[in-house]
Amino acid sequence: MKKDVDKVIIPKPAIVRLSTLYVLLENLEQEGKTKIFSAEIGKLLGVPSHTIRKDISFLRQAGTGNGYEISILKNIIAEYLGFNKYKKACIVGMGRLGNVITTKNGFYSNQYAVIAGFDNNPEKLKSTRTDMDLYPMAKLKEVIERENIKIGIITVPQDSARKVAHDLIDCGIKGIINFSPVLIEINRDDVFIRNIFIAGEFNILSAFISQYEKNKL
Amino acid sequence: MKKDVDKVIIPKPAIVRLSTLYVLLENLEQEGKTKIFSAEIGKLLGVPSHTIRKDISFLRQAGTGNGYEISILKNIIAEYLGFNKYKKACIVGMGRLGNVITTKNGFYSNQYAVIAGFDNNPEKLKSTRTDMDLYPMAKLKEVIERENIKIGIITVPQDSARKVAHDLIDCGIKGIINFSPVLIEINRDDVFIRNIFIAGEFNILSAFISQYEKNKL
DNA sequence: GACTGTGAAGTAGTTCACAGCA
DNA sequence: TGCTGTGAACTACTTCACAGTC
Repeated sequence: MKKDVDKVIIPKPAIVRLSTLYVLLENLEQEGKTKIFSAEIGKLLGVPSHTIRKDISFLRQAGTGNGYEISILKNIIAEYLGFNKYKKACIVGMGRLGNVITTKNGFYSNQYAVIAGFDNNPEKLKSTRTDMDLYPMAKLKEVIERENIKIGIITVPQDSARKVAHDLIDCGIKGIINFSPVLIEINRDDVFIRNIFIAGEFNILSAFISQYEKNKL
Repeated sequence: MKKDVDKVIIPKPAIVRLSTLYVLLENLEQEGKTKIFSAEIGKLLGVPSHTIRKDISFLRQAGTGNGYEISILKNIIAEYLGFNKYKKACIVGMGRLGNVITTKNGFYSNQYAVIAGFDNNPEKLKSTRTDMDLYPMAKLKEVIERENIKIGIITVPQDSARKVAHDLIDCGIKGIINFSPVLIEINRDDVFIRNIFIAGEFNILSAFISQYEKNKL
C-alpha cells in the first residue's frame, strides 16, 4: 500500500502539526492507549478532524479505514519526517534558563538528547550540576563536529545571541532553537530557526484579544 | 490620511509578524535608531520586504513614502493592535521555570507586568524571591477579577496543566501562554492560547532539516 | 455503520508590479 | 531616484464531500 511519495511536498503548517502530533502520540502511548481516531486527535490538538486526516494523508501510507494504531502512526510519522536522524543537540549559555531547559523533566522528548553545554564563564562550567558534558566556547567547533550535532539551543543573553547563532551555523548546525529575546537573521535556506520569543507572545495574545473584541462589535 | 480601517481583517500571520516587529522596534529605539526601511526590517525578521510593507499597509496609516519613523510606526502598531489594553498578567506554577520567566530581565517587554503568582505549595510561596504578589491557588478568581487580569502563564507540571487552563478561563482570562508539555484543548473562539512546546520544537527542526535534505536530491 | 483518504473546491495569505509620493 | 502602498495575480493551505475500506 506504500505509494510513491518522495515527490510530495508537505506544507509547512502540516509538518508542524505532525511534529506536535508525534509528541502527543508518545504521551498517549505511555498512558497505555493503543488506538486513536482523527476526531480525537483533532480535539487534543485544537484542529478539525479533516485537517488531521489530510495531514496524515500526505504520508501516503497510514490508514486502515478505521482509526489509527498509535504505534504504527508514530513510526510512519517519525520515518517520513526523519525524526531519527538528528538526535543530538547542544546548548549554548548555561545560565538559569539553560539549566531549566536541560534538566526539567519532559521538556525534550526522549528521542532527543542535549549532550553538550557551552559557556564562556568557567565558573558556570564548574558549578552546573548536570549529566551532559560542559565545555568552554572555544571547544564549540571541535565538539559539534566530533559528535555530529545538528541542533543547537541558544540561551545566552541578548547581546551575544546573534554571534552565537552564526558561530553555530559555521560549525555545521542546521537547526536552532533561540530563546534569547533577539531575532536572528539567517540568509540561507538550509538552516532553520525557531524563535521562542516570549516578549512577543504577550503582544500576540494582546493583539488577538483586541482584534476579537473589535470584530465582535 | 487616516482611512476607515475598522472593517479590515488582518491575517493572523500578519498580526504575529507585527507583534514581533513591535518588540524589534522597541529594541532598535533603545539603541538610538530613529528611522528604518522595509528592507531592513525584512532582513531582521527574516521575511521579504514586500511582506513587511503589506503587513504595515493593513494598518492604513503608516507611510511617508520614504522609510518609517520608528517611534511613529511603533505607536501605530500598538494602537491598532491594542497593545495597551491588557498589560497585566499572572503566572501559575512557581517552580524553577516560573521563576526564570518572571525574573529574567528582558523576557517580557516593559509594557507588560506579571503582577501575581500562584502555586499550590505553601513552601514555594514563602521561598520565592520576587517583586510580585504570591497567592495560593484558592485566591485565583479573587485576584484575577480584582486586578482585571486577562493574560495567564502556565508553568505547572504536565498533569495539572489542563485543569489550570480551564480554571484560568473560568476566571475570565482571555489569553494563555502555556509552557507545560501538554496540548490544551479550547473550545471557544474568545480565548487564545500560545503553546510553547519545547519537545515539539526539536521534532519540527528535525523534520525541516530532513525535508530539506530530501528535496535537495 | 463508522471511519479514513483524497481529489476538487474554496479560502487565506503572499508576492508582484507599478503608481504615487518625498 | 528610491522608497512606500496597494489592488491584482498568484500560491499555499484548508475544508468539503463523498468514494473506499474494514
